[in-house]
Amino acid sequence: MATKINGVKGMNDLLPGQAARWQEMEAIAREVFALYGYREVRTPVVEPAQLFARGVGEATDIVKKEMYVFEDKGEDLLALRPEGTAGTVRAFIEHGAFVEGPQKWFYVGPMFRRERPQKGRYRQFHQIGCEAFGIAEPFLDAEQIALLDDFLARLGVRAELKLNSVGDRSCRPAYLQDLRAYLGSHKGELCADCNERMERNPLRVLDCKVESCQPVLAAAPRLLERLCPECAAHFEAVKSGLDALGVRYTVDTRLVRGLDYYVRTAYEFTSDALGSQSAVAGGGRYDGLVETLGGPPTPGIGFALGQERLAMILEKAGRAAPERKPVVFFVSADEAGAREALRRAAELRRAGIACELDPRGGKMKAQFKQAERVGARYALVLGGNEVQTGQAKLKDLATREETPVALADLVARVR
RNA sequence: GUGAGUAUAGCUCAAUCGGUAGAGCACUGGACUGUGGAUCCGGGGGUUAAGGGUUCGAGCCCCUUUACUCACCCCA
Repeated sequence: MATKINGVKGMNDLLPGQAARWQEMEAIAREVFALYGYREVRTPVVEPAQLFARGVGEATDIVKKEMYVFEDKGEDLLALRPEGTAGTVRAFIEHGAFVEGPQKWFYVGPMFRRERPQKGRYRQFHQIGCEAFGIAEPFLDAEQIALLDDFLARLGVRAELKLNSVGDRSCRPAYLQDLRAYLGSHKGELCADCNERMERNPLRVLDCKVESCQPVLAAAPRLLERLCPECAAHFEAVKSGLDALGVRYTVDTRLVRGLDYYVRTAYEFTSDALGSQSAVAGGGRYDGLVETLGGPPTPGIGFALGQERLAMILEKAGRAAPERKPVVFFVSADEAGAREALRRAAELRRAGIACELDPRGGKMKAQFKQAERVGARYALVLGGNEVQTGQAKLKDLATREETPVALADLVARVR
């Protein structure tokens, strides 16, 4: 045998047994999105690298160290998309969709980040996400969060909703300055990581889990208390919208989003069924992003949900993934029976009834085992006798009972 | 990028003090030649991740490499 070639690190195969779960996930997502008026958009997996530098943020980890970037035959600098929002916004602008008023779009597909893989984090991972453009009002935020909540509920997933506001251009900069100053004056009491984060991403410091940092962090200024009147009103309205929709949440003042473009509403659904990567979905508002990427000033809000993480939760909850099983499995006793099985299987399939047979023929025992393994409901033995008389016995594989059936009536009997 | 752990059959794992590489599951054949799941008996499967070292002798001890896993950073 030639040497074996393995798949790329952090990029996983989804075998047929698992794929059923993913199909279910996506089918329910499509249904729920439709209920809320979101329509599917499909954009390329590859985009100009520039798009993410400008959209996601030059200083973010995603752009700085996690992007797959390559030269396209010495010409353009391209990137495998690390997230879905930038490309969706690019398409929104490029096709002038903004002239038609507000748009609600969703997408499903693979994203790529070159990180060290661990539980719940992979180099190719899959997201279901949505973006709503052109509506700045807070009830949209509430409705979109409710959409995600509905979706998770339909799958029987219990996840905790954490909500926060990260302010906007008029209140966040001043707050960050104050926060930096405060943290700077307590340098000695904070861990090494915090001292690093202080400059790069001071909001992250608030999230530190190190015990010795806690006293300083507890007394740190809170963004929620420093929101400008507009942001504060927006946040209150989002909360009242969620209350009206019956969506339960907890306000988490430490909740931070990693991408530069977020303003105001930020939220996350977390589950303790996951490993250390506890967020199954996260989202927020990005009112300046369309403009940053060359479009007209357009408010926007969206979320992304990690399919691998959701699958992990479903699996842990022991929720069975529905798979379509054959209704009939044809067992052939001889050559004539095998030929008849081929014909009858075609007849059933034309009628929309799933069925299988074992083209290898062979011993009936082996064929029955095969029928059992693929989960067929009935087995039907065909041989010279049945072909001649047109009569056969339909065997219910669960009860092992056989009932006579005329081959001419087969479709009607198993439909 | 940093740290820790693991690596034996397709899968899950054993192998005593360093002394002849095993079991269960799965697959397959038979008991049962036109009727599956149970039971019993049999069969194929291995460079013990790779390379080197110590030793009379290494799956086991030492070194190097690789892969995987988990965690940090960060995120879905």
